[in-house]
Amino acid sequence: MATTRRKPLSRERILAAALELVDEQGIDALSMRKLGQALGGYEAMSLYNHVANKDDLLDGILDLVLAEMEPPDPAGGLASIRSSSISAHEALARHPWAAGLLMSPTRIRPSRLQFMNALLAALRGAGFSAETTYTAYHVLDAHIIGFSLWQSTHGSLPADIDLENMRPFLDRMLPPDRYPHLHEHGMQHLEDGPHRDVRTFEYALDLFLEGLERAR
Amino acid sequence: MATTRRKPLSRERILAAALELVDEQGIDALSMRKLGQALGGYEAMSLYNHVANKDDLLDGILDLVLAEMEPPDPAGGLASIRSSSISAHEALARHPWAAGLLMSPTRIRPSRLQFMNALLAALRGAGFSAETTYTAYHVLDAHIIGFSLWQSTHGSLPADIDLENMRPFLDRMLPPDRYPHLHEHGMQHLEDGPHRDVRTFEYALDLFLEGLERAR
DNA sequence: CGCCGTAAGTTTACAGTGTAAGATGACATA
DNA sequence: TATGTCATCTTACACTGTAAACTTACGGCG
Repeated sequence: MATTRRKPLSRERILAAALELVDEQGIDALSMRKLGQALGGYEAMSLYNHVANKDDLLDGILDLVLAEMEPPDPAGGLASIRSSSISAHEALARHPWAAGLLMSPTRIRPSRLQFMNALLAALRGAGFSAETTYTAYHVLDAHIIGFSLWQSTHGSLPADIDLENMRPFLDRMLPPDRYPHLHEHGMQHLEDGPHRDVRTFEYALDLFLEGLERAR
Repeated sequence: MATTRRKPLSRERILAAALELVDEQGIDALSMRKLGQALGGYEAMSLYNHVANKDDLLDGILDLVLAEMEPPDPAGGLASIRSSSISAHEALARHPWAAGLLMSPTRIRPSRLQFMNALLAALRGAGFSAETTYTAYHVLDAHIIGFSLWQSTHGSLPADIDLENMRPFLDRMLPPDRYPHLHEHGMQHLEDGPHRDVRTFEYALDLFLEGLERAR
């Protein structure tokens, strides 16, 4: 009876619930038992009918994030590379845990390879040599992921800190007498919030792309 | 008797052994019981006489890596920023697991804050505005960590792959018909090994620093 | 000498993890 | 009605970090 009332499990429902759980409570909060409960009181082992193991589960939700990234058009030139990089960064900003997963060596997803391949194709298509393409690819990749990672560590503050008592918190974490420049930097972050991060990401991205254009 | 034969525990000995274990077998292989055994057959709980908990242990070995980084001289200008960035990258390349640890939000080490502060000071000292310094700091940080992370995922291949059968492995992982550009990129990696990564890191770094210099 | 305090190391125990193996039940088809 | 299939649950195991209590060794003091 209870069994008929609740919606049956499926890979898609499981992945969606896992994504929601991880987005809300962080990657460490994801356990098979907890996920089963969140899906309507299922036992952990029931999930294994639709998912090979936890790694497969993680691959699954990572794929969902990767699907949010718009790959570059191989014939779209630097403009397409730019907008695609921004789209990738946005996806990682929406799901801060994903950047970390993306970097675990054992988790090489086909969708990621496809994105990489398209990016390389776009670089060659934009007229860069194999040599420059090689470097540019690494720079872009490092920038997107590195920046997203930085943002993700930054964004997750203790839960009891809101914008009100942010200032004293910052003063305590980064005492101005010990870290004067760092404290100033923290203040800059407070000034106009997340918008600034986006601008910073794009500023650095453009700095790159301009440098590349000169090298072409 | 057995107790008198083996060297007594100490925080330093524990951290050194943990660092060695993690460098050799990866961060996931580090457990209190295994570490105790590696130190000469101690029980896991014995470690707690010298280390607060596992987090403290992780902080400890991360500090050892951070200590390998040469912070920039606040009065050293761009040259010092450059060599310091390279030094940080080298430390992270020696201990590939550290980049991941560095990015966990709860692990903000004083030595890291000091490094950050010195880097910001050097940027201001080199004559950049508060605004440009803000951006440049993030770019450098993202580049160092992002690139190191990329390298760390890259470097750790299945254990049974040596340079001999690298080529067929690459052909299988990145089938040329599905990922033509990516396959070519992989081949470039094979050509002259780790040296190339270093050159790529520094090339991108210089691209940045030149861009910054123009913006000054 | 005996006593005592302190500290290091050990033992035991507990809650939590992923997941293998087997039992149970509902349903569709023969 | 009988059989087979498949989703779900139960139980169990090895492993994790670590709290609490216990044992042991040692150094100083009467």
